[in-house]
Amino acid sequence: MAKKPSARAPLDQFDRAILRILQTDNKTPQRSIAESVNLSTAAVQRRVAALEATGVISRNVAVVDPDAVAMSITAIVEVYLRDERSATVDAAKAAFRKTPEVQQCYYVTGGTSFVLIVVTRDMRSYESFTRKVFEENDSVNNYRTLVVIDRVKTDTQIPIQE
Amino acid sequence: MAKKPSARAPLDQFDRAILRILQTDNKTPQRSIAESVNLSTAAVQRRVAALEATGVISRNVAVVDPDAVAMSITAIVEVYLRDERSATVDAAKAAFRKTPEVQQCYYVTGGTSFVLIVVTRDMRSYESFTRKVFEENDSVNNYRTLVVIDRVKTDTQIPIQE
DNA sequence: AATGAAAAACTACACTA
DNA sequence: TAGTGTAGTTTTTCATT
Repeated sequence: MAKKPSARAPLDQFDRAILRILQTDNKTPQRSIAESVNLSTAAVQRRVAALEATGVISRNVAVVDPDAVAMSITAIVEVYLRDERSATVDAAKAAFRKTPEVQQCYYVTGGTSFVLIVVTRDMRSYESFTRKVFEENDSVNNYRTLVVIDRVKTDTQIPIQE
Repeated sequence: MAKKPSARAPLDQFDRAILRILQTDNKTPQRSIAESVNLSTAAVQRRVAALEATGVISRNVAVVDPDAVAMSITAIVEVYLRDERSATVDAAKAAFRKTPEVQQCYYVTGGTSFVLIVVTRDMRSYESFTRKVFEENDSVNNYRTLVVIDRVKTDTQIPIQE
């Protein structure tokens, strides 16, 4: 839907207020957003469209409960690459990006190369995932798994200031 | 708003197909969902309502690009508690849950107690965050910060099988 | 599964800071 | 000129049969 790198329209108070609402529930009718922020529905409509067009809102999604679809293992994995040459790193990024079990992937400082959040059906499929993605991958030197006991907070919400 | 009365209606192929679509774009009209999965719009409508009512779809949200709202630091933090007594752990969970900079929080196995994903405006505000949340908190024994260089993948998408 | 009513999203245009 | 509000049009959602 929305994919536009940068059209820097600086966000004002109205935009921020709208974002705060949509981040919580993007099905909120424009009419009630308009009430909350004291604008007309048309103004809200235009602002939302602009926020989507410029990529401030990157996607509109339904959040699915992993348990409900029988994906009961969530793991956080620190991955250490064999080296940090850009070709090696880029190849790893591309691989992680297209692996469906990898829900999130961050490239980080501090010795660890990557932190992944991995979701699988059960422990057996987690094991076969590690074999496929780490052990059969030469550029992965080592990895450390932290199994999630409790998903305490998973809101992908950004604190929007002022 | 989504509840979670855990009414286990086992998901069939249609439900899964619908979820895959809504996880990508929850603004997709029911009419085009109906086309994709070969159901009537009414059937799609009923199924979506049921998925929301039973908490399989927990929320409907807009995803905001952190850079666009000038939140440029993302950090992954491993937190080690002083002890693992349930009172200590529960207090920490509650604290992290209500701290806005803590975007995600996982309670994990393997020595580390928690893994947090923290979003702040800049390094200075990250430092003041650590002071406030970790250093002035007796039950936090130690913590290790991994600063995110590249948010390679942040889809909060669950792989839905079959 | 199809129809129709209600609601929401979107568009056009005149107005204002 | 950029942005708003009013009002009218289209699309989507939802209830009824």
